[in-house]
Amino acid sequence: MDKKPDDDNGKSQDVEVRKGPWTMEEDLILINYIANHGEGSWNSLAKAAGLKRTGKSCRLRWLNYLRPDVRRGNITTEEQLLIMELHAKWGNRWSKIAKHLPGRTDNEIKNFWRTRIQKHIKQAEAFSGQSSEMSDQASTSHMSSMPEPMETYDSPPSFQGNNNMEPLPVNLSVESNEAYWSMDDLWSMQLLNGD
DNA sequence: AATTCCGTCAACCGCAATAAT
DNA sequence: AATTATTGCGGTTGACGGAAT
Repeated sequence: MDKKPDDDNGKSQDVEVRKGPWTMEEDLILINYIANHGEGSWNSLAKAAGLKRTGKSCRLRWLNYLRPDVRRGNITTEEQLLIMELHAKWGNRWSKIAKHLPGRTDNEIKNFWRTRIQKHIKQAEAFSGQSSEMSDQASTSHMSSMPEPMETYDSPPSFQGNNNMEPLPVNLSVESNEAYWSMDDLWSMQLLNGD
């Protein structure tokens, strides 16, 4: 435990490790290498491919971006609903949640949650008065399977300024019938049964 | 028109879990 | 069985672009 695996900054030989955004060249190298040799064994892969990156970085780049089945683009309303449901169920188990959204990565879902959803939850909290101690919850709060009703939000967040969400209303095939939900409906429905 | 503010996303970091030796 | 290496996860940061001032 006193040896950090990918910490060869400076010490081991002279393998300068690149960090930061990936270039197109690097992407191509990685794609090409994996096409020929498959993925896995990331540390040796990085070396063998001639990339001056850590295995970790390669893995992340591949999984989150280069993999052919990664699906980019807007998260659909259906996906959004699913994310909210699953997050309510499991909390910040991003990779677990991602397994239920084909083509979406944990990173993407996490980002989506933090930038789009959590914000609204906070708004809703603030909105419903309660100046209690809500610091940064909604994340690491519930882990155990305790029936923890993460607070009862009683008013849906006002949702006006929300650009770059899908045009609404949207035709959703949620449970069964009940096909049409507005965004407000979705939010409040989710916020209300916060477990 | 220039500058600041804000939201989004890709990528990094540290830690934990798991696998290999 | 113990130690070390690798992989996976979740939180956080920093760059960038567009909106607001």
